[in-house]
Formats: sequence, C-alpha cells, structure tokens
Amino acid sequence: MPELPEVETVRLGLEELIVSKTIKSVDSNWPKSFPNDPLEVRKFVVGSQITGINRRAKILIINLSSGYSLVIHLKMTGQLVYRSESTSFGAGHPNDSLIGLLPDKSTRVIIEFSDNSTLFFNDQRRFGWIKLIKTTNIKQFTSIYGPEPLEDSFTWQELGNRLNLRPKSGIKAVLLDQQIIAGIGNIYADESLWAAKIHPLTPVSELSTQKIKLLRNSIVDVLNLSIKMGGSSTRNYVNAEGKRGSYIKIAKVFRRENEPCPRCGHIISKIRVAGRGTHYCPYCQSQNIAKMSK
DNA sequence: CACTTGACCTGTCCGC
DNA sequence: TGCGGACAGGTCAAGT
Repeated sequence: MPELPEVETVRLGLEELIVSKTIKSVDSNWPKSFPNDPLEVRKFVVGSQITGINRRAKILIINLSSGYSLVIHLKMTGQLVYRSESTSFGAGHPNDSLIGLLPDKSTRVIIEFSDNSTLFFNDQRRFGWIKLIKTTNIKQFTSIYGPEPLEDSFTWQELGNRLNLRPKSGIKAVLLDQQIIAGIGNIYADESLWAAKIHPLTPVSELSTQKIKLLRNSIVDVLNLSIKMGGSSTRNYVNAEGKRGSYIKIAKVFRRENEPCPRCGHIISKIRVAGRGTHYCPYCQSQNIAKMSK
C-alpha cells in the first residue's frame, strides 16, 4: 500500500480503536513477517498495554507499556485490520468494506487483546514486517529518513536543501528517495509533479526557485487531500476498519494513461522512471516549459 | 555517483 | 480454457 496518507489513515484509525488495550496473545505464521525471537515477544509484548500510535515516514509505531514498540512497515500489500467480536461483517458489506472474515489467506500475524478483539496483519505479498524495538531506540531506527513533509518545518527552502543532495538526478527519482523526503511514493510523486507542472525526468538542478515553491505546496496539498479522502486504494489498501480510501477516484494522472489531462485536455502518457510506472501530461508537464520558466 | 536490474512474494490481467 | 509475461502502493543489494 501505503504511502504517507495511507499509513497516516491507518494510524488515525488505530488510535481510536486499540489505544489502552492489553495484548493477550501474538501469533505469526511467517517468520519474515515478524522476525523477533518468540521468547522476546512473550516477554515484552504479551501482557503489555498499548500506550500510543505514531508514524514516521511510511512506518507505524505502536508503543507498549513494556518500553518496547511494534514497528510496522506495510510495504506494497500490508493491511492492519481491527475486528471486535461484533464487527465480523463479510465482503460486500454496504459500507465499502473490502475484506470478509478474518483471518484469511493473507493473514501473517494475529494480535489478540484481553477484551477478545483482534488486530490482523494481512500481507498478500509478504514484503511487509513487524519488528519489536526498544522504544528508546526508535529515534535512531528512523533517523535514516528525510523530513516529514506535513510538518511546519517543511518549507520550500527545506525542500530545496534536501533536493540539492541529488542535483543530477531526475526529480521523480529523488521524490521517491525516502532519505531525501519521507513518505512520498509512486502515486503522490506523480500527482505532486502534475500539480506543479514539472516533468518527472527534470534534473533537480534545473528546477527554478518558483518551481520548488510550487512543488512544496503541491506535495503538502496532495498529501493532505489524500488523508482527507482516506488514502488511495488501487487494490489491497484498506484502513484499520477494512475500508478502502477514495483518493484514486480524484487522482489527476495516476493510472489515467490515455485519458485527457484534466487541466489542458492533452492525453496523459505512461512511461518508466526509476523502475516505476510514471504518469504525466506531456503538454503541461513538458521539460521545455520547465526550462522556459527558469 | 547515477542508474539499472534482480530479489523478495502473490495475484491479476492481457494477449495469443 | 490455458499459459506465459508484464505489472502492482516499497525497499534492498549488487552490477554497470
């Protein structure tokens, strides 16, 4: 799934649903999904209470009263879905629920609480993981990530400084680099570049100050709007209640190749950039325009 | 240093 | 209907 808006949506849901609950048991059926020693898990997870839910970059952090935290990366297809005993509705539920009875085929980890409600970690492709880390070590663990784009300190000057760490690279590849800026992935890189009228292959060093200011605002607006829409569900992503997000319905270019650009009407292209499918309008995001406005 | 490719996995879709 | 290949929200490591 999950870029910043999706992880943040899950975080907001979990904050409502599981804070202050006590963990009764933890089960995993795929070691890579939760590689910690089971003895360690029994000692620092079972019996402890959930004290808070945080996010850094695309990572979720569930703080425990034991002084440890569950650090979770959902990668491409991870889901964290909460079910109380009374909400075991099935697929096709009118309220946009995506998944049916749990556990299902993709369930890798099951966390059961003392009130018999349950948190399921599902992950079709098994790329995601949960790691048990001492809470005092989390800051160091996440120190590799660049700044959070939704913090007040993410000014256009800050964006410019970060981008200049890779001046020769194309802008889209740099936006996807989590060490430069945290939380932007393939969907919101394309959407932000469209909003700022920047071609995805434009070398960072060719971006004018005006373009950097515009890009900073575009990133912030696109991420905030997506959080408001509950994130993007192209296929697997659901929030903590198993419901899809709806940003994809209002996406301007992402997965809209061969459709008209909503701004100028020219046909949206799809190319390959940094190994990822990349959508843009060849007219209003042309590299020539980027150079002319410099 | 920048860029590409393959790996990690499962599932779906598209063309033949 | 079946089969092979491409592709999918994300990182990693290794090779050019």
